[in-house]
Amino acid sequence: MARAGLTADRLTQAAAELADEVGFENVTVSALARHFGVKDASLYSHIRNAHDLRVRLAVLALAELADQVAEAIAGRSGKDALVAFAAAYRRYAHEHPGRYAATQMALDPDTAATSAAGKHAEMTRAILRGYDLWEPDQTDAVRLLHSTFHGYVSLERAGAFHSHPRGVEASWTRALDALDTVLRSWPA
Amino acid sequence: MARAGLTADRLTQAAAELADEVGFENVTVSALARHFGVKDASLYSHIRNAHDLRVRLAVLALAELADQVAEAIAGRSGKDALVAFAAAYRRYAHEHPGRYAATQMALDPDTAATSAAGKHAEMTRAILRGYDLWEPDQTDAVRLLHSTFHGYVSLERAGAFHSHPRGVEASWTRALDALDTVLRSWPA
DNA sequence: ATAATTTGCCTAGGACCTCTAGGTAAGCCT
DNA sequence: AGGCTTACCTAGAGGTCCTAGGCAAATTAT
Repeated sequence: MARAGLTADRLTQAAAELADEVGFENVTVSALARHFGVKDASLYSHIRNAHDLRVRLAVLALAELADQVAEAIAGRSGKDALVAFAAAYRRYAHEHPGRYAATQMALDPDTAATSAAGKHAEMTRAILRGYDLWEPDQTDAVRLLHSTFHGYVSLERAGAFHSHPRGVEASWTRALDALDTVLRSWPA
Repeated sequence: MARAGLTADRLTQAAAELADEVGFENVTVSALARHFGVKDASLYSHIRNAHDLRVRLAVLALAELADQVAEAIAGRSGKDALVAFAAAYRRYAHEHPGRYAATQMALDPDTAATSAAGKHAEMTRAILRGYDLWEPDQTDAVRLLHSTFHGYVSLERAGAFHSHPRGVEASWTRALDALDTVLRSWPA
């Protein structure tokens, strides 16, 4: 019998594709083993357990998201950067729903620090260079931006905005205008 | 043998308590059966399946959340209402993490309409009476508020803010100040 | 008060997922 | 070619979800 050539990285990559197809909560060890045509038990030499697999997936997704966002805001500042950041963030969530769901996993502090979760916050901070904000206002603003972006795409995906005809896209644009206003005139 | 006296409502109520203890994703038919000292199969005359159980739990949580928020903003308006709304929303999420997680379930449009999900949006709209906003700005603002509140408590629970020493409470207060500013000077 | 009906909970069992222990064989190194 | 590492296997235990069919307790009718 030829071997499938599994590694932790290949498993994680396949898990990411699987997540986008069938949803993050349906990423199982069995499904992944099926995809590679091997038995479930064979995966346990590469990953510790199902939770470990999901954590690896989360770390992968966080890194991808951080990369896309970094590319989007490169060379921009102020509202330009804000809009580009938001667009990249939301686009990633839409194109990779399973991966995006993975980024919301509760990671233990160690993993979070090692992974790109920190890079993500740093990225958000880069946006603020175009605005006149300093600590601790900067941290407050980062948290507000992150919350709003995550909250919006999360509710959007949950279908919370379907009850009203007003375009989701239009509201999003207005939200960004509002955030820009807030950042320019941050209350002292 | 004496009967346990199960009903769909009692199961849902117990599921809610279970969710707050062990997390929404660990609310299983088996665990619930164990709690009542009956066999798994016995629950299926009251609920259709595991998904149905979780939907009922979500509807319960949405109703409770709407009630608490409604009580909080009663007799207030403007920033007073905004702050009270936010506090009630966040407090519910903290005191009932499992139930709150349930409110984020993707409900099919029918269920969402029947449940208190609509009431929730209506509630948010009530806040805006103190500000000078009309359609479609009102809908945009409702979505922004909802996103920010949900995003903040969601990230807070995921531990996204632990990496930085700045107090989570302080940032929250500043976020509310910022939202108040935005609502008072909504960009035309 | 007893008979008829409903229904709450049961046993039995299949399908799927998670994970461990221990075995075989494929591929690399000398 | 022989030896070592390791990728993948079989076997099996335990958990969750759910269906089918049965008995007995509670409710209603007589």
